[in-house]
Amino acid sequence: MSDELNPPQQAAVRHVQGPLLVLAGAGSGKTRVITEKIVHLVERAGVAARNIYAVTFTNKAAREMNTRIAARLPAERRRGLNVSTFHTLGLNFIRQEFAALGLRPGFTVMDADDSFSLIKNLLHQSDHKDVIEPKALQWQISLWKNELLAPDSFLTHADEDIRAQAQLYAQYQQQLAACNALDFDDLIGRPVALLRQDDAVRERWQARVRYLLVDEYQDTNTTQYEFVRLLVGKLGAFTAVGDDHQSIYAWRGARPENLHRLAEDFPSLSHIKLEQNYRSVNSVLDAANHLIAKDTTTHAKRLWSAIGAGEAHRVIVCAHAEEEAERIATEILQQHFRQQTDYRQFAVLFRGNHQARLIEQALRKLNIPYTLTGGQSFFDRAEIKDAMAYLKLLVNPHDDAAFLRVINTPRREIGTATLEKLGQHAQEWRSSLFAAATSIGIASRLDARAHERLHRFTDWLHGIRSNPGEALATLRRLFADIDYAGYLRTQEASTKAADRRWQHIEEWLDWLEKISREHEDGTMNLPALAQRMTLLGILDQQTREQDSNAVALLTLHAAKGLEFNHVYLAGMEEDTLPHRDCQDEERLAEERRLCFVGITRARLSLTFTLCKRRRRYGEWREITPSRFLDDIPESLLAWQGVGIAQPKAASEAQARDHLAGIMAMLKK
DNA sequence: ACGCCGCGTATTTTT
DNA sequence: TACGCGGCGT
Repeated sequence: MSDELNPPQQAAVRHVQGPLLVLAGAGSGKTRVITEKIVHLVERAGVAARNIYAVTFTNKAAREMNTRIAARLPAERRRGLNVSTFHTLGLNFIRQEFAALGLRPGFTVMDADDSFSLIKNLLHQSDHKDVIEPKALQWQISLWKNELLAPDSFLTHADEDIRAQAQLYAQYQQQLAACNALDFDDLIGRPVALLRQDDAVRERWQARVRYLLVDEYQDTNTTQYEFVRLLVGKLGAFTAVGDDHQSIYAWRGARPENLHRLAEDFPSLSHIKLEQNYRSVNSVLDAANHLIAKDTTTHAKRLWSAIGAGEAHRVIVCAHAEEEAERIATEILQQHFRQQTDYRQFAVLFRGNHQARLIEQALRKLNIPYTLTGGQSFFDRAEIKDAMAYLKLLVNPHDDAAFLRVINTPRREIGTATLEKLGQHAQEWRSSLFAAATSIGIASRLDARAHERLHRFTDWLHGIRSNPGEALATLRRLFADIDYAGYLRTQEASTKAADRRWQHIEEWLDWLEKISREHEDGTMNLPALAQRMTLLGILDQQTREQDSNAVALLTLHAAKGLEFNHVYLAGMEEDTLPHRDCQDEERLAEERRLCFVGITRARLSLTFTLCKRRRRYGEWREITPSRFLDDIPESLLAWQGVGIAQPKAASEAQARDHLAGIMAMLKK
């Protein structure tokens, strides 16, 4: 990338008077524009860093932006700068306004798992457990929250099913309140509600947010849009950066039309388009341009680059999925050795995670290192979940999810019968389980032994909580107290396995210490640490993967924002991409954009693969190539593979050469 | 408390 | 086909 900003980039950076929408094509340097603009605001426009807010969707993006700014601004000039995810901004807001929201200090942020177990319990106690799927209910509640809809608007709905779901939604909110807890969606929804109703709070925040920058604007949902609108007020000192061509999250509530809704809400809105691409050769961009031209729901943009022409993209047709996987693996191996290409420069992209399995196998067979997103993470380990639950419970004993997780870990001989009664009591009194366990009334519902055990636990928790100290030291003391290491030894057949799991706890403690140190004011207190931990959960998994020199296996969704020299787009088939469950135009258009995102990840080369036949749910099915391939001009594609343009004998000879080449490479 | 069997289902996922 | 979950049986 050149050092100089191009004219539209410069215009975007310098435009500080009034609202601005930057339509930034794939690879057009949007992160650079945002970071340069922050530098510009501080150094030229005289805005104090603490009054500048930049919002992203992922922790990774926020971190990347912080790193880039750190390289451009000295520490004292960027002190107080707010670069964070939407959710972290919401959390910080709530940490300052929690009393007005009816929360007590030390409130819990429940992650998706916690909220799921809460919903399951609620559903279990209701009489809808046979008709409503907990997963579906969680999904519906989240969609409603993303649309800023409260349960009461559905309690009188014509559809009985929806009424029932709304009822459970209301109960879920009550339960969260009883637990002094919020879920992820609340982190944005609750601030929005407060900003709407409380003039003083709104004015305070609007005075604070002197300039707001929002990344990936096409991914905002209704609630996030509203958050932005309320924070910037009438003045509208903000820059929104987005690309409607990369809108691939409508299925989970994103409203890409928010991009264009801005013009209605802010009549003085200026537009700037970034169309020069700094990533890809032109053959890649041509394919992308042709494909996206057929998306009538988005606005025209034409990518171009000064990087060179590039070559036609191969379309490899395989007999079946196993062959497709092997083909991709051997191609990568060949290129790795012949052209001295690092493995990290390759990516294999696909629509669904299940497609990864065969590709993984094929890569493993050839000893090619790879990373896979969406697998089991560090945080899915039982011991880590236990540890996190203990931390959360320490901070907020009313956190039911945490309470249930650790009440009997290690064994305290508190069984399901006791918990059932406790749950009933909590339900009746609209209280948390902890409150129920310590209430006077509970004694009559439980037999003396159970009551005694329960009390031993709550007393113990009280004891630890009332003996404050440094955060990490308190945690270590807690684990020693319950002899968690000993418990692990009872759980594992070998001491070695138990030690490894204890090792994970140590790693987790180190990680917490790191988070704590990264905090601006030195060390964090326990509540802040617990809350931050929940929001960061996934981060380290991602950063770990990036460090290794390995082929990246990614879903198309996970690939957004990344780039690779060589991209393989697997499963270019009808019913896969586009996915079979999208009849309507909206859905189909989103699949097209998904394909667009995949294509525009490639810097130098792009290879499409597909199968003629595929086994689906046990049955062999004939496959039609993806309609998206029809939308790319023939001149940009080079078809090869089974029955395509190559006589059988020739392809067999080629296959032999291929294999011989591979064997030779493997030997050296 | 644990394990097994049978049934139903089967994108994409961040915070 | 495969996997995960719920229910039931030991």
